[in-house]
Amino acid sequence: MTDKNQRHVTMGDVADRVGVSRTTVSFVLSDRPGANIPAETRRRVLEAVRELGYRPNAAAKSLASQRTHLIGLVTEIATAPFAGAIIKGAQEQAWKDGKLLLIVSAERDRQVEDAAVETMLERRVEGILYATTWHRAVTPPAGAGEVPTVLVNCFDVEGRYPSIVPDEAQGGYDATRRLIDAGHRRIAFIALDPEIPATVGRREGYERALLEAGIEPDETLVVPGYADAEGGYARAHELLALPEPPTGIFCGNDRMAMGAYDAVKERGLRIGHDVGLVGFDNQEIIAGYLRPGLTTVALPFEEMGARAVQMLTESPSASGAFAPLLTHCPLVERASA
Amino acid sequence: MTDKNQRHVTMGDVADRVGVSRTTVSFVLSDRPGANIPAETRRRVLEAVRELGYRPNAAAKSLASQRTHLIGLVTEIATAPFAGAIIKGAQEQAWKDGKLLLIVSAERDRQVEDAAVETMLERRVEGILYATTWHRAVTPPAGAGEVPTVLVNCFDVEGRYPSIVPDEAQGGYDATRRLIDAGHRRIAFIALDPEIPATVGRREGYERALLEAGIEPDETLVVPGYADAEGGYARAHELLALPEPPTGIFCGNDRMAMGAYDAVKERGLRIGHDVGLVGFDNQEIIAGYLRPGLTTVALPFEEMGARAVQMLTESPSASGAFAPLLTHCPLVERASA
DNA sequence: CTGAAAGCGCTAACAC
DNA sequence: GTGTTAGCGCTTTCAG
Repeated sequence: MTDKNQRHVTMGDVADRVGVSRTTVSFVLSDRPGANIPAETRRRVLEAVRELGYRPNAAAKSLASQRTHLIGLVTEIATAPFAGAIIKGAQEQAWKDGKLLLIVSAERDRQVEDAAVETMLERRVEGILYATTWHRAVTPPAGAGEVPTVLVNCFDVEGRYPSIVPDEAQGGYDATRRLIDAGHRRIAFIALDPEIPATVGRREGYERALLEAGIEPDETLVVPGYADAEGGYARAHELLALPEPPTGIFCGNDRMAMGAYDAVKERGLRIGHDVGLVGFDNQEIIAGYLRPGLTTVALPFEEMGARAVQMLTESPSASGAFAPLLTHCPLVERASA
Repeated sequence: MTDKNQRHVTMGDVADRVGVSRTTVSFVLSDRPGANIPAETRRRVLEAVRELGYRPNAAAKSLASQRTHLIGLVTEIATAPFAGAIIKGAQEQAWKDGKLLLIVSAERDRQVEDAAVETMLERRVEGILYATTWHRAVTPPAGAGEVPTVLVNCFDVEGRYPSIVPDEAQGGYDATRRLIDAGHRRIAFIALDPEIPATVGRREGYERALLEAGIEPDETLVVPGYADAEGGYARAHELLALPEPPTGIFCGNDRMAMGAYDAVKERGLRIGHDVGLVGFDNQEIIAGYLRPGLTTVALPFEEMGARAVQMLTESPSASGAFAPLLTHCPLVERASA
């Protein structure tokens, strides 16, 4: 329809059309404070803009103003049922702030990550978000740090970068607390890999909740499992076969809980009645569709993504090292506990 | 560490350092064909670049060269277990082509979509991808079309834009075929909303497979269900209660299949033996963790994302209207059929 | 083989 | 109030 490959309309064209200078056009378009443009001139400029279909050129603007309003996001999208949520949160916050997100997925490939950051720096991004799919320690790509950088769902062991992560301990506490409130006293914890922050934190919360309720933690009720349905199934069966079996089970994640459901059902027990089950992650597709619905703890991906964008422009840096900012993990109550 | 807020090193700085002109620097950095730069000069330039930590300014480059190597992606990320895959496919292909993806999620909000496209055009993107979470007809945002645009997982009713969608019919055919090959003759289809392209296509494939195998389609075996686990559960129960129940069930999606599992199990039948089950979507988290594993058809999101990026630079446009490009939906065999 | 010079489209002092 | 002017950092013809 319209001129596709014809040269773009420039600010000068608009100025000519109205019979004013480019400065004037620039001023009305950027609503420059302290530029008293008569209403009539302003109107005519805007009109010309519309008629001519003028569209500012961001590159020219960036070059002249030295501002790009671009934020780079480096992440591992592949393995991610979750990454989408981080992107969404970050994107929406950025959009609100009038910024745009430049995204590149570097699947844990240091080469690609470095190249990605390099490219972003050439693009003069005003900040970089480095996000991971699961909570862990990382060493951010070279080049990050030349602009404000925030780590999302991960942290730098040396604390050189601000970072935002889920409050695993609080989540573990709330999950366990839920079981306690439902009347359970023997509560098991089917853990993930004992090394990772998620496990450490969740277990810490689990034990604190127990202690607070006057329940002595029982080592035999804390078992590590392979982080999927099979793992949850196997561990749950073992736990339920114990001489003094638990009546409440806190599963390291929803996938394990999914397996635990099968185990509980196979033993003829009713979930939510005979045995209470709580998961972690709130993977809608599991938690929401399991029958009965799985009570679980949600990972605040969207919120972390959004907050991270805000952090980019906040407090440039505290003096020493950065402690990860903990984000609340809300308990999502359904019917399993 | 390094100069953070100091002015950036420019090409001129590099030129001065080496004692050549900016042109020369530009030529060696862009490997300009037909610019016979002596190896020694070239080496010295590269060295100076490294020493000075020179980083080209993309905005300046874009302004001068009138190329941005930017591709815009407008999508609805929220509702998406899938969107991530499209982004990933598109991102990786773009990266390979030396392009960057500008992403904005517009949750089916026309206002936001239009604004997003507008912003992208200001950014002078060289192409726009408009992707949806589920296969459907759309009317692309205003402004798209001013640059090459490709619709992903959706299509324009009027065929004004090239688009790429899943080959639903082929998927439905393969799914049904799988059941037939497993020896089933009475095969039911629990459909999604009968209006949507997914249902229409999958059903078409289902019937074609039946016919080809000499099986007369039986209307009573085709039932619409609410597209979630509850829906699948309910419909499966009804089907299995029929005087002449099906032994094979093709479920409109994996969530429904998930519900069907429960129904089949409750009737004391064994999945994969007494009754064959096939889903659609290949949602890893369901299909892979259900026990036994669910045989299903995968939606080629990554491939569509990647192909779409390629399409952007291909055949500018055929003459008349565009027919959606069908993408193969691979059957993923597990144990349920 | 390399340099001078003219833009690319816009911003922002500084004048008028 | 509005115009002049000098860049922003790079590409690219055109000379030499």
